[in-house]
Amino acid sequence: MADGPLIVQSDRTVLLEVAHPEAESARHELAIFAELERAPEHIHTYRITRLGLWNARAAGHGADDMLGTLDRWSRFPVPPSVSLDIRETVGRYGRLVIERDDEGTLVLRSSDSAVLTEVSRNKRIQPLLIGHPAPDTYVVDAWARGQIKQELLKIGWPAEDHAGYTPGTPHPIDLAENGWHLRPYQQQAVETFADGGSGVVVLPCGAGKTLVGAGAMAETKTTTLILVTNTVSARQWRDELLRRTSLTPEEIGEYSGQAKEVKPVTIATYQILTAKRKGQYAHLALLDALDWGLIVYDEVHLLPAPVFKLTADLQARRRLGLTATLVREDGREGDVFSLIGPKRFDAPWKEIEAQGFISPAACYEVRVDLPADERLEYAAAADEERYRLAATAPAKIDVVRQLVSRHPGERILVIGQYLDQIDELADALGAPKITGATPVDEREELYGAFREGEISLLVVSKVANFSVDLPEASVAIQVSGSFGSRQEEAQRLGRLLRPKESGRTASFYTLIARDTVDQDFAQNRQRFLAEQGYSYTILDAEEVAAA
DNA sequence: TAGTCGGTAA
DNA sequence: ATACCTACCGACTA
Repeated sequence: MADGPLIVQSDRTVLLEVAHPEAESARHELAIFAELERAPEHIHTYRITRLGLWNARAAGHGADDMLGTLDRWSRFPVPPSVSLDIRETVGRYGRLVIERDDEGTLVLRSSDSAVLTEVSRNKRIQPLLIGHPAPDTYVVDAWARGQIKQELLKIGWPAEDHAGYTPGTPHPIDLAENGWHLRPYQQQAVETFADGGSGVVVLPCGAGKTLVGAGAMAETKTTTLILVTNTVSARQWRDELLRRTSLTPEEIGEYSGQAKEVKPVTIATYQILTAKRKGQYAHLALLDALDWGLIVYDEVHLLPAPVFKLTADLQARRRLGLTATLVREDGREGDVFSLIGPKRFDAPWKEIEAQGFISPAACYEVRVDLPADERLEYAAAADEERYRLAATAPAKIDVVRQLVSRHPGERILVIGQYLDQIDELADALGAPKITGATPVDEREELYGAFREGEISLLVVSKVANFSVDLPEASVAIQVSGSFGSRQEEAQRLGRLLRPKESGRTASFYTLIARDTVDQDFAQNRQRFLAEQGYSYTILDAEEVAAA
């Protein structure tokens, strides 16, 4: 396309012109294999990474599809080095296969003897290979199935795993038949997962990931271990499974700090797996307590590092990872790919929104000027003080008040990161607050009142990142956020995306002190949402005051 | 045996 | 680079 929205550069970055009429179509196709790196106003930068290409390949997209996307939307000819690179990288996936020979022994095979020789000589892989019975075959140590996949990925030769799964103990599980059905995209996610046997399903917050889990369980019909981030989430899983499947309370157990039940379907926290006593993992037995046929990893982007290690030993069990984003701030995306599996399904937020399953949202970045004295204090402050100063600027309080008055009759959350700031905000707005220090029963009471509409304004700390579901909220005002976590931003927006009865658009404001580090961090946080097709409208605090 | 509290890890 | 929240465990009380 002579005047297309994309510019493909030889350093594997792709520039997208946001205002171009075809930008959204191009973004949609590009996002299949490229990761958004920067998203300022006019030009968004994507990067073509190996992992992105392999995930796309595993999901069934070929090099021709991806090159077709670039050719179709690119303003200038795609640099030949990039085309070649994409072709080569995509071609690397699946050249090596892990499977079982006729006797059921775990083997690494390839028809490409050069590649096989190369990897077999690698000093981290060699110890995992314990035999070489045929020119195209190496025997892999039975315990090393996960480890060898990790090492192979690291040296750029990801193996496709066809070694199969242990069936697990059969257990009857069906979806409840009470006039309820999986949505089309959930059904599709379940089917592609079932075909692949293990891997990750990426769906936005509020799109019903739990039901994809339930669907996968109904498909495999075996004893299932579900790993979740916290106990509230464990209860939510339990309630949802009771409501949506044939499972009864007697069949579902909770294994956490509070309860140690092992039942055909067991829901455990990640933390209990990583808990140590006398230097030893104290609850490893859980992993073999039953012959699990399926392991579900909820919020797989939050999987703690030690659980990767344990998961390396669980490669014979079917694994389903659920997440709203594959992005990990610790950069262990490769381990998710190797040990849980490649991405099997993902649907952009905007698409699910278009189908009416999550509500539309408008995002605003409100830039607040610091008054002269604070500006001076900021300039003089040491680096480690600066973020806090900028993020907690008192000037933000007035802006919050104005924003609140723009949304009469709506349920509004004010979200902050510093307890002092939260105290000030609650005072200034005359609104109740919830922080980690708020006793659990008081929290329940306030959340309940918010849901019922007795309270329409609530000031919350990071507690709101976890464990609460406030579908009635249609406005969120973020006054300070942590140091650039993309997940956090996504999660906060997700709080607002549950469909409203009114069908109205949700509003997400993030307040930024102009010309400070606050602005830099915010940009990092917004990246993920921009990738999903949300754009931030930049407002000036004065415009807000005027409106 | 259940409930609460403080320390610790991540 | 932070500050904050959560979960787990062991000790204590009754």
